[in-house]
Amino acid sequence: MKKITFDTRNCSVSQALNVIGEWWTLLIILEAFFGTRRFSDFERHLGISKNVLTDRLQKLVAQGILARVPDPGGKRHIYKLSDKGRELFPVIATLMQWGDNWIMGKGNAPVRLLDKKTGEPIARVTVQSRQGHDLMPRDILMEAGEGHLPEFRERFGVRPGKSR
Amino acid sequence: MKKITFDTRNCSVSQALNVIGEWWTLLIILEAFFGTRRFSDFERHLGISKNVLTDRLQKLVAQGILARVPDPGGKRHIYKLSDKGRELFPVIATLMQWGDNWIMGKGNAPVRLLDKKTGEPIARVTVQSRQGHDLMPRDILMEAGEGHLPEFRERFGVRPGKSR
DNA sequence: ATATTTTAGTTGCTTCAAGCAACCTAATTT
DNA sequence: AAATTAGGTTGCTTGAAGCAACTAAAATAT
Repeated sequence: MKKITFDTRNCSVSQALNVIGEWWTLLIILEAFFGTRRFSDFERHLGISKNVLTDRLQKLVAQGILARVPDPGGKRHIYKLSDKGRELFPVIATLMQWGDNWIMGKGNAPVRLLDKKTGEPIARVTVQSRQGHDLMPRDILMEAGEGHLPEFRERFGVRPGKSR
Repeated sequence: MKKITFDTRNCSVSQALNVIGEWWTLLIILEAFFGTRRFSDFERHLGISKNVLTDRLQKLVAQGILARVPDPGGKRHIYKLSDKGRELFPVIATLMQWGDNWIMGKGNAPVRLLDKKTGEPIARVTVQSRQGHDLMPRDILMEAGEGHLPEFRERFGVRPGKSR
């Protein structure tokens, strides 16, 4: 009866969610992007209980998303994003933009992301073709990839020809 | 002692996660992108228990992410993505790419997303400036937006000048 | 140098949510 | 008309989240 984990599913989204999909986890990562690095700051900014925060930080460190490193100039430790963690930025940005548009509503964004160089808001993050055209879900074909299991192949198929 | 929800936090990511951040919810949305529309198909493909599936589908319908509509040519209902739901595609795509790269590893993607028109894989989804340049987290400035609360302003500040 | 406060947790208790099985009614198929 | 499937609901059990109290070490104040 243990909570079902997604790590046995043959799907990258499941695997990703298995690691960052628990309650609080993505908010902790967001806080890390905001610059938070110390246990007590995560706690205060998020209003999360200590035991849950401890659990999530440990898991994130175990996954290599955060690194627990000695605080330079002190005997404590801080948590900082690794490359693996930093590459979650597009996930955070798309979530933020979706929340801005569909929940907060126009003109109510609490945080805006600006291009440091120009001071302008960043562009809307979109899924694009190699040629740089925006693609909607209907413009996209899902196909079983190299690492698929038979079950997936049945559902999606693989085109015989050049798929690369 | 009820599980803390994120809907009172002045943050779009929190608001988004409050709606789609529960265990199973994003996988249900992913399944919907795969084309699943019926209760029993969600159940079978995901291996989720009926009561949890019922709960999540109801919440997604209540939020306007899925619509429960009569099955054309039958007396049953199907669940289909609304515009609000379809606009979660960039979130799913970034999660999938992150999972491909950091968990499954190169060459092990179970599903690939192809441009229907050309048959080529889609581009890596990146955060870009208005001019179309890729931006890393360090290239981005976070600022309190129009809908910020005082607490946020303290943390991020608002530049006095032209921020639009 | 000592005392006080803060930090970064741990432990134990309680309640809510997830997993499971059994059941049920309406629709669909045989 | 009978059997099966779809789409749930209900009740029980276990696991995870919330809360408060406690603790050792580090940082700060005296």
